[in-house]
Amino acid sequence: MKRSVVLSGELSSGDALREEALAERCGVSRTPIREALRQLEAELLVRRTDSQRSYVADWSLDDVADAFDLRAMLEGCAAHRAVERMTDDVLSQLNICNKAIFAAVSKAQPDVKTFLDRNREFHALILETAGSRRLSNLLTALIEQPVVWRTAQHYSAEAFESSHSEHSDLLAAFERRDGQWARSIMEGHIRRAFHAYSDAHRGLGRLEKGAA
Amino acid sequence: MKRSVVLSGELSSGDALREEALAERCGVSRTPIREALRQLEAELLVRRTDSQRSYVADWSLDDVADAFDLRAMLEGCAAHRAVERMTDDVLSQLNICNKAIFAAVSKAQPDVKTFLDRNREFHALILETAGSRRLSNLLTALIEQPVVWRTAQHYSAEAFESSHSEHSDLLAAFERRDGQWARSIMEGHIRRAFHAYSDAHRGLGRLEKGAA
DNA sequence: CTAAGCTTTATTGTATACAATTGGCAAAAG
DNA sequence: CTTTTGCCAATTGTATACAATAAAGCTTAG
Repeated sequence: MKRSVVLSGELSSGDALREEALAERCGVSRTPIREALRQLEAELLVRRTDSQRSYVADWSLDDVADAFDLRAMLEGCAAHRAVERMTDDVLSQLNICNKAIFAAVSKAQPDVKTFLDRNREFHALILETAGSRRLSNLLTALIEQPVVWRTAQHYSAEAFESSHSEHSDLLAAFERRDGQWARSIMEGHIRRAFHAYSDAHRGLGRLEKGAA
Repeated sequence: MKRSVVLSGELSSGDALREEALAERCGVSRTPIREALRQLEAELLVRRTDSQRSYVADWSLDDVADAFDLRAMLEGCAAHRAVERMTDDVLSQLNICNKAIFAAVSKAQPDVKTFLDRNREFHALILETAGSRRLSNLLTALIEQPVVWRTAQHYSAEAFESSHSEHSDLLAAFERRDGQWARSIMEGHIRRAFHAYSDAHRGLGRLEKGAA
């Protein structure tokens, strides 16, 4: 996708994003670049000054904490809502997902890519089951942040284990049709992910360019 | 603003939005129209098919309820956060706003426009004080919905009074630095607004074109 | 030497032309 | 009569040229 080209590590925080330069680098014209910039701006990955100039947004740790805060609240809400609409079919799909996650992370060398894909699928299923287009819209903007997904690269074995275990708890909450329980677990789940991130980046001060 | 031209009542739900036709109608070229469409799509006022064709989104009552649900949660969150960052200066600004609101709605013929402007300002102040760019981003997408603001056109005298009274409660919560109280009042405040809307549109089945 | 104002240059906003893709219709085969 | 396939029209995606605007640098007056 063209979106990721711009910000997938090649530029540092604060760099100016000139449409023409980006167009040349990507081998396309300014028109699609402009659309991509607007999208990235909506996701707060790009900051625009009052005079419409674009820069790479610098995400402080506070910003990341902020994003995880909102994600926790919204995904908690999604989990709560999903309980009322949960079907056996979705439940079994979630089960399959979680088993695949377990298989991927209990190897000697964890399969991070599979973990990420399946984890994504797991959360997407819940979000879809929540049945709110608006909620989906708001959340995807928060979830698509590369910074969120790079986090898993630094997960410890215990962190992977915790993630799988929390997913299992979530399944139990869904089976018991306990919306508040589901919400609590999901909020905790996201918050744990934040602290895993926070621990990994402690002391770096600012975000480094990822290897992605 | 160009945004509102497209959807301010002249088109009905389900109508196709062809870029060329809109461009002609607005007297501009397709380029700015495309940008506006993307924005409206992000706000779910425009629906796009898999093949990139745009249509006026049809908002069922469930959709509106959904929007208010999320707004209640997010504005509640904003109120909660605002408590910790509230200053005497902001507090007095909120007070001024609320007095202006009271003055506008206690006339024999309520001044709806002033009410809307000041109400907007009141909520914007709280959102700003909450100090989360992300939260602001998410909420503005929900607040800018025309359907939300048309609601006040149908407010009864009691509804106006309730709104003012709830704002006063909110100020009390801010003065007492009680985050949970602020959240509760704000959530109730938004939910009341939804029911005012719901009552006014009971039985219509679908949204009618506004006079705006 | 500083600062204000003008000129120049760089960057974004808009219009238009063209390419690519999609939907619809018609004709022909089953 | 239904279904499929191919062509044509309609619509969106992209490129490029031009207009508007903001930043930067230079000149000149204080």
